[in-house]
Amino acid sequence: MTATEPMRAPGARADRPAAELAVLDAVKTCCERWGVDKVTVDDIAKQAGVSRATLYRLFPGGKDVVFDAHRVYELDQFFEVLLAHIDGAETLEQLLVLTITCAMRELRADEHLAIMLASEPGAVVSDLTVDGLPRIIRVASAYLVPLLDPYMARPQSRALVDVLVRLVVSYFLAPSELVDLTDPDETRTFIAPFIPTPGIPTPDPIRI
Amino acid sequence: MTATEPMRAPGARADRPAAELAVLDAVKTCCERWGVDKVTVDDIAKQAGVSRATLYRLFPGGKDVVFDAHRVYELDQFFEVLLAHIDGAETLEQLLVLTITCAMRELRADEHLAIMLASEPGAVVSDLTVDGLPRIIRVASAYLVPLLDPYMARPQSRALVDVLVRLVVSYFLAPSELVDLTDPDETRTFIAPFIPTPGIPTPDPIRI
DNA sequence: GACAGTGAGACACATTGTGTCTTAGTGTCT
DNA sequence: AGACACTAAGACACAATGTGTCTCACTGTC
Repeated sequence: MTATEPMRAPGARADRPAAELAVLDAVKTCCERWGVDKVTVDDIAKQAGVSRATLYRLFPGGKDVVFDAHRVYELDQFFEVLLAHIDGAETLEQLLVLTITCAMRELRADEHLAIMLASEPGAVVSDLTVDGLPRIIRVASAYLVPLLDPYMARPQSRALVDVLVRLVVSYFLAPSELVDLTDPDETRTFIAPFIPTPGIPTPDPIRI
Repeated sequence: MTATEPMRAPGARADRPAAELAVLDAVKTCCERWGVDKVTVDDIAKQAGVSRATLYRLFPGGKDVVFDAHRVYELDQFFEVLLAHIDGAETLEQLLVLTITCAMRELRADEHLAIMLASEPGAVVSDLTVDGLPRIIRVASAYLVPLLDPYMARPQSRALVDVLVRLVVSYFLAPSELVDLTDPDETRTFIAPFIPTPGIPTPDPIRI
């Protein structure tokens, strides 16, 4: 599957068989109820109201594939909500602040991720760092980079999104007392160094 | 530390090895986190900070024995709280109303039981009806019957406690719109038929 | 009737959980 | 010091559960 259009924009629930959506939603429900480690394929199938055979037909490869698909699905939904919330933005700064604060709030509000993080170290934390982070960055870029087109060239916007996504994930996983990326004002201050100033030639935003 | 009074009714946490208490509490924690069906002996041992070997030494017989012990333990704690709350009762009616409303509220407030009921039919519901109910009645009688001594003879009090316990459990498992045994006034009205009136010879309270 | 999609369940295999052991390591008491 | 009770760790055989792949019978649609 995975329609090989590298840049098929939004629409997580669009044109997808109902059974597939049921399974994907069932994954979330089951994980919330039992925690990731305890969920079985049977649990998911039962919760989705689908036979195990059907589940394996929809997601050939089994558990791993289902969980992977689920993560992608969650990411898509996440960005759908995000895009809806940053509609009125008119400046680069405004766009970034809205994006970051909204993303941060969405993450904090999502019990799913919180529970996943709570269940067992090794399971999800590693998914969000070793395996998951590259995917998050990829998906986030696909969604967000085009939004920056009015403000800068592609190479710059790619680099900017890359840094900011990493920072948001980091501040979500390990909140700091120094910055609260839920707060628009703090966020504005925080991202100032990353915003290219008209006069000055754009500095490299990545600096460690 | 080991004051061995053999037949002391109440006191769930009294004179019991710390490791045993840790295990019993761990059962609750694990069940709340994963649901009864998903909990393993390893989970409990790990949560209790105890090796599996020790757990089997403390509770020979394994999982079933641990869960059984846990239920007794929970019941004991339950009645400890109950007794503390009905201290000032001076009439039979007052005593019964306080007992029932407090028990009902305790049950409703206990997430543990709620989660157990929620997890899978067959696991806990049957424990509360087929296996569990007789035990609950037995324990409840041991605690409550003596409190009725000032008001009636043992055969009567046994019968009264038996009916009322069954009713409380029933109204907890299947709440009715007609009676709310959380409310003192409704409860007073509800139990009126069961309270022996001085003039009239006590009618048999059990009538189906 | 051919057809695609489905649920039920049999199946071999892998993984995990269970209950019993043995071992070696604690600290305590005398 | 040595006897003692207690424990964590883990090996072990076995049971139970979960996984992934099948087949088969059933449904509705064209």
